[in-house]
Amino acid sequence: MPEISLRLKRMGKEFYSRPTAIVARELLGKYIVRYDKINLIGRIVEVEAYGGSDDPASHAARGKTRRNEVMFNKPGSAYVYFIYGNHYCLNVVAHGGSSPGAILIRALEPISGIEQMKKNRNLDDDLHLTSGPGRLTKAMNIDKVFNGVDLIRDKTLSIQTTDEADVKFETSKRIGIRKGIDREWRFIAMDSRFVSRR
DNA sequence: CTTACGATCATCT
DNA sequence: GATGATCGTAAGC
Repeated sequence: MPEISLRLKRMGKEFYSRPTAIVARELLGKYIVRYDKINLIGRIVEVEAYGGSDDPASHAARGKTRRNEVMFNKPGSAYVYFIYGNHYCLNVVAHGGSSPGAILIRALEPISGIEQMKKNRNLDDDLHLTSGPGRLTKAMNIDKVFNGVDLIRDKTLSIQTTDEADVKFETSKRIGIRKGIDREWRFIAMDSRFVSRR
């Protein structure tokens, strides 16, 4: 099986310590690296930004609770929550100041460890392997244990870059929410076949 | 191709 | 007690 070799290096705290929407757009084209016996790697092709008290769609809209507290903590932390009785969603905490913020990772292009990801999903289909927030966490074996993990230092979960040029992107309204539906805070890599639908 | 719905539970009201 | 940053399946067109 061919595996692409990449020169990867981790994003540091400066990357995450900026306004949430800026970090969201720059996450496109970066790589999620999940070490679980072997490296499972996916290239980020779709994200959504969620803000603080000014963003009614955000879990943080009504202040800090036990569930959303990591959104208020260090930029560069993972925020993982369980939804619809079935799925985990992976977010990256990123904000410039005291206001909370997080970025939902909605879709990846599978890059490495694809056979293991297929086993994790019990699915033999590259296109739909990691094309959705619940799908990619299952493919990468990410669950609530990762809530609060420091992506800048953790051995088993990180975000890395190859210093390639910025990815061309388009924006749209966010998916699957009922409030705050006006703002265009979904960022999609142009021409990617691996984005989620709707 | 599209739409509809049930699963299933942590969190919040 | 209701809801939800979803998904897979089934049924309809």
